[in-house]
Amino acid sequence: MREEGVLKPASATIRDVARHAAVSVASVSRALNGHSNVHPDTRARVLASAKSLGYVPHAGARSLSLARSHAIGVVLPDLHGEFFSEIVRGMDREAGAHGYHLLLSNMHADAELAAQAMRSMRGRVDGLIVMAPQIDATGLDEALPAGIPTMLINSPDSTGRGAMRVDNRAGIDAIVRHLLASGRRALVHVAGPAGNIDARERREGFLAAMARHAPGQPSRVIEGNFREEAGERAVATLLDEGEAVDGIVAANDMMALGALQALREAGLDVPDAVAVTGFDDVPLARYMGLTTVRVHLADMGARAVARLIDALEHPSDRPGGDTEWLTPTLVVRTTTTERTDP
Amino acid sequence: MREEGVLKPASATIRDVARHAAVSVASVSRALNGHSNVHPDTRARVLASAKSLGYVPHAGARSLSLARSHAIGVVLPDLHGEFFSEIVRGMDREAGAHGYHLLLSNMHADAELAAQAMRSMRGRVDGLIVMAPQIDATGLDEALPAGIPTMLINSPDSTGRGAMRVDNRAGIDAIVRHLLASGRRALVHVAGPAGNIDARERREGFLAAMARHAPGQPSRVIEGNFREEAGERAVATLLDEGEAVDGIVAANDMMALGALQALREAGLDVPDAVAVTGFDDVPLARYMGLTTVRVHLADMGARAVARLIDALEHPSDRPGGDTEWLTPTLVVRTTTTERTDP
DNA sequence: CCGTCGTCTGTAACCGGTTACATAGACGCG
DNA sequence: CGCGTCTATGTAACCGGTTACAGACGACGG
Repeated sequence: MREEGVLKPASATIRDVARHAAVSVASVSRALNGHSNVHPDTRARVLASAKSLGYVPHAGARSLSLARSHAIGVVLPDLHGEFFSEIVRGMDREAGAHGYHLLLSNMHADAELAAQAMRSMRGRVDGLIVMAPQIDATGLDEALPAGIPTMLINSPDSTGRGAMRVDNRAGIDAIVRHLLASGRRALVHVAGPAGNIDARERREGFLAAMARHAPGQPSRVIEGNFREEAGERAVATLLDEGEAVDGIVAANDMMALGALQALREAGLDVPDAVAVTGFDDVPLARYMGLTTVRVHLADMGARAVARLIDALEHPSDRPGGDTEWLTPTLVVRTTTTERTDP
Repeated sequence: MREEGVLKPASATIRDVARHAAVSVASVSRALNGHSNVHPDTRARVLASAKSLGYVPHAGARSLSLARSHAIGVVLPDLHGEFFSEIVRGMDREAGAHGYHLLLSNMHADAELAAQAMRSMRGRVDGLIVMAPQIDATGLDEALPAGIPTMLINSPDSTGRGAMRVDNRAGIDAIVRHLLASGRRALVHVAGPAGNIDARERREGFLAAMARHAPGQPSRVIEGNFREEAGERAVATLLDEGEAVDGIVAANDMMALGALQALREAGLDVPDAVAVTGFDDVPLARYMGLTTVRVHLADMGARAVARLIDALEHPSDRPGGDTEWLTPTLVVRTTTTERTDP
């Protein structure tokens, strides 16, 4: 039983406005949406009524009848700090500029949960941006809902979808060349988690770069998981084994920072004794003087949104199913070269 | 392995399922939503049809008829890096755990745009989380849509809304006491932007703490804007004037880091010559050894979501219009005390 | 054998917008 | 004066779900 002491501030509907302005709902709709075939007097009356009733259109109803929600679903893995914020911020900026909203849904490595998350977005988003580096190609294909425009970021290829990819091999190649050029020879790669596509490409890129630019040199890989502690553990392992190392190529910045800290705590000078490099160029890297390659995460997110919106608003164009590669740029800082005063 | 016979691009609706299973839409709806009054045979037939058609319920339509969207609108100012990601992550975690989505909308300092953003969420979210530290109380009251449950974060009070607030005065008080206890006397506060409620409270907190704990000491305030450069500029100003200073109390971490860098470039030792403190404890602060107060941003976001969802699902309870204060905790690092090996 | 009850199902009216189509006037013209 | 055109408006059918209500049917008790 509804016992409302005061009058309930239930939002006005378009029919309330129509009644108040003594016109039909069609005229209200036309007036509010700026259609041309509305008499100026009618439009004025409608606008006045809408304002006086505090009418705000019901976006849900609107998108149901238009089959257009002006929202973009974003499905990301459980990302850490800066990585997450940079990407989302780039997306948000671009989406906002085009009048779109972002509907977020995190997903935990599991492909089944990812599929679940994507399904639950049917009917509330116009398109999807999916980042699933840890899911294999067939798993991804099964999880992706059909019939909704989708952009993939750093995920396995899926036929017919647009994609944004970081050129991991080129990035690692630049790192390796830089280290070799500065005289380092005994390089070790601290890899990312198995099953992650970026981690895999960086590992392969490392081995390929070594084979190409320093044939004959041994190239070692230590397993990691993209987390800071993995970098520390990798250094501990190397020290335990007493192996000669003068360069550590981490698969991402956080592991590089872990390694950096462990090296310094062990009394080894960076970069004199050992050089350290990362990957991604999170903001933290600049503060810590970490040499790395810059990915421009925000731009990648923004670009993904821009392409998706373009595909949404010009469906006539080709399906946009191509992959755009972003080439990361080398950023040399003090973990590989002496500080030179600016 | 499934054969792709006829490729049906348009998604199936509940009526398609009903036709396929030779039942009414009502039965399909009941079967899929687990109502009890459905014959087991019917339910099985419906589920089979739904699966074979690849049916996924249309969330938009569903929320229209249920007047429930299971989405929470999030309106944030244009936040920087870690601050943004920490809060959003906390919210996302909590929302996901309760089966809610987050609908993001950035807003640029302008109150009018904020109002716009909130209005555009009518009908697609069940509740709103708003963080508007830069809008004054009356502006906020006008912008907030009526009739939708709202939680405020670090915003001016608005009657009848729940709120989460950081106890800025307590945080600054702890900082000031810590500095005074370590023998510093000539403290300077680098303030945040005018109009920002957190900035204002921290400034007032600084003056109050100085008056209380070090009466007679001069207490100076330099204007800033929460950005790194403002910290650098503040130091430049102090050096120009040749004023004696042994402690800089920045209104947030980024300005503290800017000041830290400027001091070191000027050849002044931190903490020996000058101590530096921040506010927020962004992850970066730990790496830079910055003494600060920790706000637990993620927890604040999560708590805001939890309270909002609670209010949504138990509307019978009291309107939840009270303010929850989070007391930040002092984190002492090397910018105020000598490094002692851990 | 009939009335009652409980279980299962279908019809149709919502939710709050948009818009195709029909229609009513106003106007111009032969 | 009759007819075609054009403009402004209203009616009602959507969009894709949920659910109140009513009806069909079988079981059960009297």
